[in-house]
Amino acid sequence: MRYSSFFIPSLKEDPKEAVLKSHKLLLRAGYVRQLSGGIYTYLPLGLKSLRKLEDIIRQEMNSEGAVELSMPFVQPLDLWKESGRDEDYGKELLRFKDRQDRDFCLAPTYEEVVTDLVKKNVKSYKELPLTLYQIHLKFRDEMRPRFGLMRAKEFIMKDAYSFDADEEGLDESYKKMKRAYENIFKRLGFDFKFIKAEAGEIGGNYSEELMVFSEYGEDRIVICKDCGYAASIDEADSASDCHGPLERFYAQQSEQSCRQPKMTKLFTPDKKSVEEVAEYLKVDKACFAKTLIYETESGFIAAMVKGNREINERKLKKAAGVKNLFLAKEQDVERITGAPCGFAGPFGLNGLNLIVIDEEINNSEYWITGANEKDAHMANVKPGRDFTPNIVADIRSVQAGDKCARCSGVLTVKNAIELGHIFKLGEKYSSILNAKFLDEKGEARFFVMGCYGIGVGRTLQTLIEVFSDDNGINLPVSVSPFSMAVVSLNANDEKITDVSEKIYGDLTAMGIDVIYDDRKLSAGIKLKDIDLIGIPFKIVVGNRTIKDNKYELNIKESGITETFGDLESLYKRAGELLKNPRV
RNA sequence: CGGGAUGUGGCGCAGUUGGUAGCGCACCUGCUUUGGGAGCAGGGGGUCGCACGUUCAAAUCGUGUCAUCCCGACCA
Repeated sequence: MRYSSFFIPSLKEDPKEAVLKSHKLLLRAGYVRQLSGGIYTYLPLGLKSLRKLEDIIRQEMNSEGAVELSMPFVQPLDLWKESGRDEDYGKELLRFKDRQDRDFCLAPTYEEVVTDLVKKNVKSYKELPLTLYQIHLKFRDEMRPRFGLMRAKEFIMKDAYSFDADEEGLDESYKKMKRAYENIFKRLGFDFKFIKAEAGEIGGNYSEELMVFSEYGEDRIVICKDCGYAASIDEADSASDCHGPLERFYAQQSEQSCRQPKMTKLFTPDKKSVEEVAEYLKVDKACFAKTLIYETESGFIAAMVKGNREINERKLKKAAGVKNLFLAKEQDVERITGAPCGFAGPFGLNGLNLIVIDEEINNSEYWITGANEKDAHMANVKPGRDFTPNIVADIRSVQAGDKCARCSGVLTVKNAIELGHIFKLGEKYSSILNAKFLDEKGEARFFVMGCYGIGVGRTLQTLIEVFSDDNGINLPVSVSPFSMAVVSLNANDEKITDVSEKIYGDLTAMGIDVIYDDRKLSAGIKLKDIDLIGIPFKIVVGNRTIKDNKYELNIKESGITETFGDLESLYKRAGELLKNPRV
């Protein structure tokens, strides 16, 4: 492909709307353009890369026996009413009417359509198992699309759906898909891990998320290197500290009164945050139990964790059995505690429904808390004696350095991006939509289903996030838009042009997908552009080539330039690099 | 949907106490250049997001609205 006849609107400067490195590069390198919030055009370069990524996914899906099809992006709302997800999806489901005034929606996912399809066309257990997949658009009217393709409203997904006669069959189909995912992400060169997603979903569903580790991931993952435990920060637990520092201190005292210390008020003028009070009293933050007042749909609740910890609001929601949760407004806190913000403690609270404490708080006897009084804190506060917790649960966020609850290894916390999600659905959709087949005994049974997604656009952007540097995109050859670039440094020079044309023609004849920069621009611009758009190998033809009769092949990943005395050895090397790319 | 920020030529930005818009890059023409975002000369392009208002006069002040981005809530 000649650069001059292709379409690569590259940008010299960072676009102001992008904040993520990969988002900036997608725009700068001319891979995508935003049309509207969360809605993107794939430009020719981005599309080429996307197609190569899709092909890798296809190969691995096909080799596990999945069959590709394509379902409609526009779907009748009736089907969604039938499954009940019309309401579940709420505003994320974009609805509209056709000219007949019938209701339609843009597909946010395809369980309904695929279940309906199989229901109408698969009648016997002999046709099972069956796994269908597609790679195409989904639309979710996200509240806040962001970070380019990472969270878009319209996005490309690979989604697969397995149909089996029973649970054992489902397990087998699920295993195959998991294996396909492992192969796909290994081929892409990612550092990834499957983690169990939220357990105890309706109907005993089981699902795992495929997480790729990246500094800029939106999700946080807790990992134990020793036993391999991995879970999302909202699910992960850690071994709880059995004793607080104060308790250890008092246990060492000989006086009985010291071992059973009473609540004692401390004067803490203007010291509100745990940091401030800890510094003022010269004690460790771990001696504190902080009390936070939350507002929920069923009234106000108090939650307590150790002073050196953060509350995990998802865990708290689950523990308290509420759906909505947010920190109470200042005036509510003052009304409930009778003190300004920063001095809340767990006793004498007005109009409070519930006190939820972290299990670590319950594990120890003596805490420093707020006194519910301006400029005062309370020491030696004992759960059960000085206040009554209603619920004791794990409501703290795991922190790096915590001990693993399983093997007592040290936990680390890493950022990650969710690129895939595999799910055992069971009979959830087949039963709702009454999708049945006949088993060996001639009895009608519901299909046992699984579903398996990969965010394809998001994967492309993650590849760029991981494989790029300051000079531009550094994609592996398996997904780079072109395999090789030929750059003519002076398109006005006849000799240089002749050599460039010849190399371009020869490589193309070898079946190599080459971009040939034949533009009549200055050398610097062309070299910068080629680096930016992410071509792994480039052959530079300039004066040096003509003068010294030396052909240069540059490998982008390593920065190494190899030189060759004749074209045959250049081509041989090019062929080798593409056959066994290190990248 | 709450909080914050920004909207001025294709891109990135400046524009003072209100006086009718400018810079860099890009673009077009010509010449010279061509191994890491070239030089000289000439040129085109903006009803300053939109609407209403204040004013003799609005990019500038006020109100509203829309769009984009960030934080939060949300996310098979």
